[in-house]
Amino acid sequence: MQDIDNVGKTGRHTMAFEMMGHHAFNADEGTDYAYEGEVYWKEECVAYCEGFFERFGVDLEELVYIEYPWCGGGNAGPALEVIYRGLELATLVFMSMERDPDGEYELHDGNSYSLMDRRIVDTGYGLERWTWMSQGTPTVYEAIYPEMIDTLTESVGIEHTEEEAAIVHDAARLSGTLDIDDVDDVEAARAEIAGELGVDVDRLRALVEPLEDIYAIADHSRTLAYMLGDGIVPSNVGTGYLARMVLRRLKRLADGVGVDAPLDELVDIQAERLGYQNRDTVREVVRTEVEKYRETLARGERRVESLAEEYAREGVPIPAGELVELYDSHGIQPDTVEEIASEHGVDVAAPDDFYALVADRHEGGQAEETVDSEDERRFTDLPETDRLYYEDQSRMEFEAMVLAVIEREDREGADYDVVLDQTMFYPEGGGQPADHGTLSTDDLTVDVLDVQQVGDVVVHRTDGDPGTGEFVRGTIDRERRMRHMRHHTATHIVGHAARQVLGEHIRQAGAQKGTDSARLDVQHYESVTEEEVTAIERRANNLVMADERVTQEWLDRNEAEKRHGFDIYQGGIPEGEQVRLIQTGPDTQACGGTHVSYTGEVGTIKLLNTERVQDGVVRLSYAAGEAAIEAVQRTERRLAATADVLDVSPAEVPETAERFFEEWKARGKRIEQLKEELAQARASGGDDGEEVDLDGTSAVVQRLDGDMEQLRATANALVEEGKVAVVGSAADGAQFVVAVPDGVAVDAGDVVGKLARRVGGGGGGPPEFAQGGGPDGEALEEALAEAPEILHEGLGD
RNA sequence: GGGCUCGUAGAUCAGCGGUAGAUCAUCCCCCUGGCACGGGGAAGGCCGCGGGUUCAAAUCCCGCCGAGUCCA
Repeated sequence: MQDIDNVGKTGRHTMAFEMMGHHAFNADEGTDYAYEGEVYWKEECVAYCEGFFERFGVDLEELVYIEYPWCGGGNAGPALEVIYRGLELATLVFMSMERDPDGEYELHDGNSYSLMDRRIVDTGYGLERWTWMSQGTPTVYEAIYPEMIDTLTESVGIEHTEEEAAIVHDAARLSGTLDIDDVDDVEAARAEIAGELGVDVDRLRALVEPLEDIYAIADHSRTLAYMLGDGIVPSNVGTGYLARMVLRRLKRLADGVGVDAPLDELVDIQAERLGYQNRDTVREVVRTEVEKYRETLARGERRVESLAEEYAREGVPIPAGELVELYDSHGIQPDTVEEIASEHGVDVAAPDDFYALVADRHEGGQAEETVDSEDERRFTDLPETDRLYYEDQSRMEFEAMVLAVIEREDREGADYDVVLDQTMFYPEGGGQPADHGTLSTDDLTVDVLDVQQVGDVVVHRTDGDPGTGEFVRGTIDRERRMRHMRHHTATHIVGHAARQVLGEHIRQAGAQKGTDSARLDVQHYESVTEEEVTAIERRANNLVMADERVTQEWLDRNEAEKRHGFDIYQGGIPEGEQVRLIQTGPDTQACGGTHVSYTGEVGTIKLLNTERVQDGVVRLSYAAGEAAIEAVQRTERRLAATADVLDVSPAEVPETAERFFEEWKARGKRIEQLKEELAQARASGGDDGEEVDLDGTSAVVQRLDGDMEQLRATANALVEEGKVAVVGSAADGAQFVVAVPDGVAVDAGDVVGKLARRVGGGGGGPPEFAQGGGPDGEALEEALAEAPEILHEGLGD
């Protein structure tokens, strides 16, 4: 991905590539590996490699080998880069060492390694480059998707004379050997090529640049086809984010050179070429994303425009800080800002280290992870616990021997870790909570409060010590376990139903099965509609009613993948050579959880809620079996309670609620009006208000016990009459409003402040209108009595 | 997984502790033979939801919900 800027320019960089390779496993004699002896090693490998090249008609004299020490993934060894005419065509890695803290060889990655008794040859070839080399086209792009390039050049309307075509061809050939790291290098390289061809640099640029963009467009399209075809959903996190970035870059490039075909068509050309079956979904995803991008841009444009106008008024350039903010929070590229700003005649202070400034905003906040390996060590000496819950998932009782009991002081309630030789208790894992239950000897019974898996050992956390060496009878809390099993099987069913309704791209992004409900996060590119929820619920329950068998089967990993594909790993990729496959009717998944035997046992599935947990991920919450019944009953009770309050039947609740809400709003408005009228009546009637003369202006000090709104209205009405208003209320503590007409030299904020202090509060506001108050309602009269004096003081200043 | 931004009238947004606003759209009136424009007016707001701070919260703080964006 770091070469993304090179795509299209050098003629050889592609964003996605297909890696070919072959391996040989050599094992020293006397080891007990399946393979023993040497298959082939360095010399033979190079010989095979050259034979391979020869078949392509390569002049072996032009092959260059560069040997270097390689390390990665915990292994190391010598490696050869095979280069033909400046192009790296293959890498041959010879792994002979493994990471070992006590190893005698220290390599350049800072780790120590020691020799292994296996030696592995691992070769790799980029398919695209071989295709290119064998085709002899000017660039790799014309070799791997020629019709796409043709479509694009035609769409953009590029036509070359023979002479021009020759220049482009030669330039492409030369640039293929370049490794360009930044923009300066591109220009330097271009000058070099122009010199070599005897062509003016500007002319070369004019000829080549549109083509470079076309190559990039074709390649970005292909990358997107790979990503979306493989089921990646654009999002603001993870690989989904990469997909979004590629798409937006593609959109900018396509608009830049004026490709008239819509993006989903470009991606579809590549998706078809790559043989994807889910092309309709891919197109839909692209269209949705393009629309989102368009909205983001429109939003950004408005934002930049108002910003540009603001800085235009001040006559200063837009500062770098604003640029960083625009990019980081709103996704607006600096060049977009410059473009819009220049239309408003504003400069932009674009810093050279722009992306460094962005990075600065992201530093820190790195969450550190504390690994508690102490637990692990405590149990490593114990033998693997035999897991009975896989043998018969419906059995809830078993007998076992206590192998070890470790007292814990750091946990409240669960004071002992008990390890048995075998157990029926399911430890927390795969999104399924731990079983609860009891362990009993003849003398005592202890509660199992939690069960965890530590390495190969199942640890039961209990509130008592059953005694090491004792035989115990274990009893699982049946109700709890059954709920988990129903929810677990329901999860497979809902996932399958969601796939049928929403599309083949649906992948599990996480799941949690609880006692009262369960949830499944799936990757999806838009919110799930109500209709889709209904459809998923119906399909899920159809599968429940079909009462299909739920079977488990242990299969060799390779065999399982061959038979069912990689989609079995919805819940993550398990360890070990054997995988446990759970077949739920038409759905097959690798899963370590406990399940019911027939889908009918799930009882019923009720979808409770859907939410967008993040962009590109939708969370489905649901309940199964008795939990589903309980959930429905809860909802019904709420509806019944609501209907009861409204005094109507449940069926009438929606329209009644709407009517009430409308009426409530209308009444609020009417009250507002009446208050206004009341205030005016009071002000003009002058009831119980004390009128004070203030150097020719009259001021009214009045008490009326109402809310703030009434005070304001009354004060405003008095000001209309040209009077200074001081209005007080003791309805809720003590509150004041002071309003002053234009041209009267009284500071309302000041007056309110002084009044409010007398009731133990504060207040303030602009000079012509202020409000305030305090908790001491008793002191209101006293404060109002002092108002005339305060007003005079104010005038005196 | 982490950071940042935004939720205010039907739409786009301003206000960022002290009386909820602008523009467009809507409706009415005026201008004109009619339309575009122009002029005048009206209607339209749980200021996303819930807590907290404060005399006072659209505004500050916390939580939730929703939208967006950048980085790994």
